[in-house]
Amino acid sequence: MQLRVQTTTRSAACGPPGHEAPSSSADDGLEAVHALGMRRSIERGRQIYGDGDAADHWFRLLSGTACAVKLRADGRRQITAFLQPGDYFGFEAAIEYGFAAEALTDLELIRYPRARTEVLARTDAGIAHRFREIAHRSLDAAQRRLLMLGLMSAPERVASFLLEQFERSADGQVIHLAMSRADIGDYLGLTLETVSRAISVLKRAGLISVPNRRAICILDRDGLEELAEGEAL
Amino acid sequence: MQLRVQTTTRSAACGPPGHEAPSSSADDGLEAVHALGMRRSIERGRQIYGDGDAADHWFRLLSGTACAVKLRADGRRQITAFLQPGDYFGFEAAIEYGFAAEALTDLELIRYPRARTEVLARTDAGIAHRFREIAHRSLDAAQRRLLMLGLMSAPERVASFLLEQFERSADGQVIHLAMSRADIGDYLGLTLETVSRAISVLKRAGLISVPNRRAICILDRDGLEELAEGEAL
DNA sequence: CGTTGCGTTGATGCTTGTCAACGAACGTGG
DNA sequence: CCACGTTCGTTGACAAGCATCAACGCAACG
Repeated sequence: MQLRVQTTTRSAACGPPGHEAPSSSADDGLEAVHALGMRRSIERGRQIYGDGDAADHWFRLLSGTACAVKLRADGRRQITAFLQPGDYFGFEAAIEYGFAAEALTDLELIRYPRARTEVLARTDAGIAHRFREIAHRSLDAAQRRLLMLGLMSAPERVASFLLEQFERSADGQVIHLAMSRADIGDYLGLTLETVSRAISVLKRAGLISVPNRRAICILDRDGLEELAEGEAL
Repeated sequence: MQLRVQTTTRSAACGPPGHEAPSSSADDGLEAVHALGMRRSIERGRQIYGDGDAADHWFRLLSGTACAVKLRADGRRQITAFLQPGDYFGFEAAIEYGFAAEALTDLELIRYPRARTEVLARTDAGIAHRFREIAHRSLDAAQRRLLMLGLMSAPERVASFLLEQFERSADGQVIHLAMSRADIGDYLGLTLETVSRAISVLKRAGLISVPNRRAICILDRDGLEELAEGEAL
């Protein structure tokens, strides 16, 4: 029997950082930075930047969904983050990007020139501070994912993933998935078949329902959380 | 047949951030910060801080080895980072620490009061910038570990771990391990038995030798790298 | 109305976890 | 200094979980 020390709702961020409202001119102390941003539209399936490209810019997603992805020589693929409106990315790269960013849907983003924003950050402590917050949030998210990949079983990972999506993009009780089962698998370190089976298990357990292939309805959120926290199924 | 695009030595950092020389008064732009630090000694096995403690301080390791560790309700354990001299840690926590830090050996560290260093960072853009570098390095390290846990097999992980240790703490060709097999397992998302078996495999393959239980000698570094990059064994 | 892509499900095998025994190193106390 | 117990690492036998291979169903699209 365990005391449940933290029943608090886990912090909403899960893609790299987060900022809830994707407004491009939030009064968040970054006005001088936002002034440097260029709005862009990217269509589904296209790369935003490639692994190894010169990291001249960093980005903020306005609408749509993207992912950060690393491809290995043998074809294995790891998605390190799903990105949603409000998320910053490409931020941690100093010289070259360490992975690619791809559009999972048509999307809009703002592109910031690194050199010029760096100049701002070097002279304006407020901006530097906000940038650091963003980096810390990304780090926090990455560490949560370490725990997921390091010590969760397949159903636990899927439950955890669904809760993550639920926190971030819930529309009532329904999650709309922008990504395929294969993408989810590459995110969770599983195969697409294992993801599919785990979803079926959750469905049979009455925790979720699956109205169609790209939507999932959360029926028992507490049940999902217990599963994700390791209280077994 | 694959072209080897990046034969460049991977960046040395692997624990959170990194700064090669563990001098406490490096002229790195942090003099005003270092002035706030309190030197401490911690003995082997003791906790530096606990999961959920108020994050009043952050730390820099001067000597010895520590680890950042998360314990789950069911007893499963994940080590998110091994910390070596020069590493900063406890940096990303805003209010509470998200995991514990433990001393694997007797060690010395410097403890910085968060509130006071935050004040400095808010007014001094140079310090804020250095802090951001530290956060970015931690993030970069965490993302490399995501790849490890997400898509490497057991022998690949162990090879990757040994190379990591080799980069950071090599003494000639020999690595001295401050941690047990169980700790390595908790770091790699494997059991101690699997770690032990993987080490035996590497030994039989002639890539390493194991003079004693806490030392490992790198015999074929390129072979280890090929294995870690997925060129099979 | 066929084609194509995606998701589901089943059968099977490999990798890793689990349980257990053994052995080597270390520390303690006689 | 040696006998002892304790801890840690290694190895083996077996089980479980997940990956792989393959077939099938369903929906979207031309």
